[in-house]
Amino acid sequence: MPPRRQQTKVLCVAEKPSIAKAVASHLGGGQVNTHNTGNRYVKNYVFQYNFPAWGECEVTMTSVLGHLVSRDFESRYNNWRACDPSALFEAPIQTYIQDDLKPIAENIKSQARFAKYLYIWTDCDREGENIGDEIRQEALKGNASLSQPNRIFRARFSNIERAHIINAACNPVTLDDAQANAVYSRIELDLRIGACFTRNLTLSVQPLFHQHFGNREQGLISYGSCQFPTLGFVVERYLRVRNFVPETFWTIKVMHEKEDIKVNFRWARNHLFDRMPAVILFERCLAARIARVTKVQTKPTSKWKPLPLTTVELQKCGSRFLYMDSSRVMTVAESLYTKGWISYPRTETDQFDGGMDLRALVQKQTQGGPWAGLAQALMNGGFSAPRNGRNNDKAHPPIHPVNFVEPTQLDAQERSVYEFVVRRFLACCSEDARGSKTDISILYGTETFNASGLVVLARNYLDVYKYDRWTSSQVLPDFQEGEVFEPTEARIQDGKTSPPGYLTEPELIALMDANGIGTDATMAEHILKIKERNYAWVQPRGRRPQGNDGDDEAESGGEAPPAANATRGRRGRGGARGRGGRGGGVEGPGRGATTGVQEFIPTTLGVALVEGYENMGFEISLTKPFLRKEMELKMKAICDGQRTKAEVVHETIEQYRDVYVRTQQRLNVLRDAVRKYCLGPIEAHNG
DNA sequence: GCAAGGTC
Repeated sequence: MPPRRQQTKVLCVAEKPSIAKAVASHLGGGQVNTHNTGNRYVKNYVFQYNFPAWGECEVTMTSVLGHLVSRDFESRYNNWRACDPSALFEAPIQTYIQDDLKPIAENIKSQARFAKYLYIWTDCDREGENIGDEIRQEALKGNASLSQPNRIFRARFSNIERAHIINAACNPVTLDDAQANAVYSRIELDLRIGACFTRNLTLSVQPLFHQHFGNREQGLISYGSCQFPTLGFVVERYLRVRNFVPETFWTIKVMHEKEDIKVNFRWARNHLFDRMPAVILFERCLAARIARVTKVQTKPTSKWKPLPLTTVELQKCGSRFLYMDSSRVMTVAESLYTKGWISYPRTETDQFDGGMDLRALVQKQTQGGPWAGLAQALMNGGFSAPRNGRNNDKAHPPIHPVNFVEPTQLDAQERSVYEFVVRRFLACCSEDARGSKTDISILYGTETFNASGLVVLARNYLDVYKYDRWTSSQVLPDFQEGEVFEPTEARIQDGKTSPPGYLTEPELIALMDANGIGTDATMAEHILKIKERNYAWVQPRGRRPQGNDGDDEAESGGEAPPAANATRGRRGRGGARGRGGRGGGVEGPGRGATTGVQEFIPTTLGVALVEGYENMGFEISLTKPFLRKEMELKMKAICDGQRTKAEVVHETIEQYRDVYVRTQQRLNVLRDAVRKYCLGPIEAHNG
């Protein structure tokens, strides 16, 4: 081979090693040299690639491990008592690179030295844009000439399919500074506000515990823009359960037996809370004696297959079906991901990209596992394109299996998460379940009553997705429109409304998701945090009211709940035991006094914090999700170029400074709440 | 001893 001219060098940097490896293997075409770096996870991949804009280049593909740069206050602010916490609103912030990440920064600097182009391959979301900016700054330290125009680009990609990656490689775009700045403002605000309120809360509330309990420990009492609203959801539901007052209602039950089948009709009014009108309507029914069939309608119905799997959905399903809490599910999913069995587990996307070869992924699942035959059936013509959800983060595809692994090679938890991911994916590629639904309405006196029946005709996706239930109900006897009959039984019945259950983890995740609290990657951490901080604890949800059946004593014995008398002195009836009926999930295998679902109970401290802040009467509550939502809107405004980072940071800090000042003025409200809930009656401490 | 966001 003739000696080459000095080749153009391109440095590519991804957000994580898995992307660097995947991109290198697609672009390098089997001719990739791998080199170690100073970090055990990060490798450099060297190969040739012919970029349309730059010609044949020598490419070094490497990565960071998420954010490279850390931020904290200067060390003179480390001592909590050396300054007022509010000084943190304006204290200088220093940036630095953590020791374990220094080799990664060094690698970028040295690799940038001889590069003509820097090509950034971070995830295509706001954080990715920001991480891209961190990478750019590091590369510039190693090679200032990269600051010339048209030297730094980023790739736009949302999955690591070969064709998609090659397309991205050939169509570089520029980094979006606005998005990067939105994240810089979030980082600064979270740090200043979180640190300031945490110190203030700890320094002003912790001493109460120490005075009261002597040396008994009460750790850090923290505030964060995500953890506090998370706690707020838990407390809100708890108080709703505790303050629940059952109401008596009346309903009319109608039953008719025909062809040896007993059909129960539901009252169209469902129930009334006043007895008199219910009785009057019931008497009209009796007076009429005869009921007339007003509608008989049989029509096809279907149960839709599930949407492609997002992180939030994985966490919810983990709680419901797999007996794992959200942080456990994520840990297991990450291990399956790093082993190469499933795709990246942190995604908001519930749409598969048109370019993905889904059939090839289904084919891999025909190799084994209890679902092999069902996967084969999809290959034999059963395949149906997945539904599209509404979310696309443009950074990652939905969670799906990327390779087949014998379930026996996995530990128990990995096996159940892997099985779930596979079954969910195969369900997405199956047909909806089909059935036939019959609705019957009757007019009895002045009242309408309804009955319906379902016949499942084709289970389709349900065969592989064992987590969903859809079963034929009792077959209805033949009724004709216009037919009249005298109901076999009609009676008026009273009942009581029942309280909602305590918040379950799937419900909590859904609330956080709907309110923009945390990201797919961090929701589980916030939930863990409110447990670690002793703001809330969990117990398995009982399926039946307590004391029933008594075959599962062990379930309630494990945990020592903190002082349970949090509602001392509150009005409302006792008896509000957690039983909600909602969010039920699948029956446990074979037995079951409890579902796998955990429910969240705030501790006395958790209730006190929420109530204390609520009682201060600010129009914007720190425990409600609005502030976080507002921050989200401001970040959007920065991304859209409508506002600057400096404006947003300044305005938000002033807003919180105001809250802080008023918190200080009304500190006794907070302390009183803590005394009331955590330290016994308020009278005991009146000095 | 603080937050939330990346990632391993």
